[in-house]
Amino acid sequence: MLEITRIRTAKDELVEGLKKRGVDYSEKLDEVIQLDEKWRSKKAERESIQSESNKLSKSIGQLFKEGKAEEANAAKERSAELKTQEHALKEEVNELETQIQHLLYEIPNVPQSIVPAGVSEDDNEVVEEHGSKPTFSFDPKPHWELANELETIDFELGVKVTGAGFPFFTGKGAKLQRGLINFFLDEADKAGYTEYIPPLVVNEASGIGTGQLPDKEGQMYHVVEDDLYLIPTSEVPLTNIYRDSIIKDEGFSIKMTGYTPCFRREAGSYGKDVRGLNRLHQFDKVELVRVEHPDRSEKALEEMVDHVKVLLEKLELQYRVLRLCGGDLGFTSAITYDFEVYSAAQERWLEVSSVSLFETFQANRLKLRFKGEDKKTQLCHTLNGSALALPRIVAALMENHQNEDGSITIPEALRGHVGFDKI
RNA sequence: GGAGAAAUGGCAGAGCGGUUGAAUGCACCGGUCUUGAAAACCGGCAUACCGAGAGGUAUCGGGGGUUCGAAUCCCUCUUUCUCCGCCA
Repeated sequence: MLEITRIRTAKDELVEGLKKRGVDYSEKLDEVIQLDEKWRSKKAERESIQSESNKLSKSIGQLFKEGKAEEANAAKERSAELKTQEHALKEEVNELETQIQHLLYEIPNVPQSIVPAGVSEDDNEVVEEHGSKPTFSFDPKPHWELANELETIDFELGVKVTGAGFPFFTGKGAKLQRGLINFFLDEADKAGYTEYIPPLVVNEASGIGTGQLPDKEGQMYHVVEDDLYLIPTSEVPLTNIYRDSIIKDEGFSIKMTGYTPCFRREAGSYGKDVRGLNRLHQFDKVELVRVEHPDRSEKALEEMVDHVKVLLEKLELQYRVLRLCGGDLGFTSAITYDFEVYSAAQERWLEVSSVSLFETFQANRLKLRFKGEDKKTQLCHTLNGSALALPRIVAALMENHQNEDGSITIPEALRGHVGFDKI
């Protein structure tokens, strides 16, 4: 959610920035400004009536004490009048607040200046490509075939027990999952992130805090009976730890990590995009979440990008880094770097990580602030990034490290964690 | 799931219809004293919003109500604790 003071003071700049998303928000922002003006004047009006009413009440108390019942009763009548007025104004003010709130929920974050304009993924900017695509002396098989032959992942069993998009991992396939999770968590630990095991379901307030709600509830599984949501990423519970809080220390830097399964409804997906492990309703992910001082958030973003690069290099995977264009940028993000690994058999790039800086956009909704030297409270910056999402990593590992005899070689760095060097 | 009790500032804890945004203690910050520290004493110390400012308004778990006036009374929701039941 954009800060209203920012909209008031720098509207043109925001409109310009938002154009990179391919949408003109000037009318919406104007509407916000107009409603906000009205809101402030109504609020002032209401408060002056409240003020008068408060004073009157005090004097009534005084009059009764002094035994001046008649005067007191006259004041009571006046007080009742004020009350009627105050009630009407209260409703107007509340109505305006709701309207403003709804409008603000519809306005996405403003892309940073280096974010390219664009409307689709074709406009994303490749900022780095690492390694060369693997070559084979034989026809590499897609991971779903390998998984079937090696009995590491059972998609059909998942369909039977739950439905499409909920595979079983078995034997060495399951151990590989466990090893990867440990590997990622250990790397995060070494980089100074505190590990959390958060709840896998969250309440509505948390969904709003990180921007999944309102309007994007289609992405999440909703437990209607208890009004709770299955998390689509551990970003939600981790970031919401700091909802409604004020950090006292000026030099803070909060670094959290957590492994969780993630649940996504992903309505409307089809075809090769959802084949095998490419897109699941339930998948495992290790996430990094940071809360930073605005002056240090850029550096934090760089650190996170570097962290992900190292992971992919240790896994001996070819990857590229994309700076997402305005149109492809998430609603809450100011800048996002996507990491894609090359899948040798599918001959396509698969997204395995997304590292984003939200600036104050989430913090504003979360009411996540810090108190600086000057005693002023101001909004923190939040960041997060996957490090990493498992399924596509597994797909790439299987496809890119497959051997002619149908086996798969486990990268050196992972062997200690999975306990074997081949599948 | 059943029965009770409770929710007040960073913490502890008063207040139970009228100058109470809230006593008191601890913690914290500033000062006096001291060679320095401790102690003692003095002062300060919640959050949000509106306002150029003076100042105003709101907030005693959340929401609603009664009343001229609510931290105090009523309703409701949430949470916590105790007891009983069930259970990994």
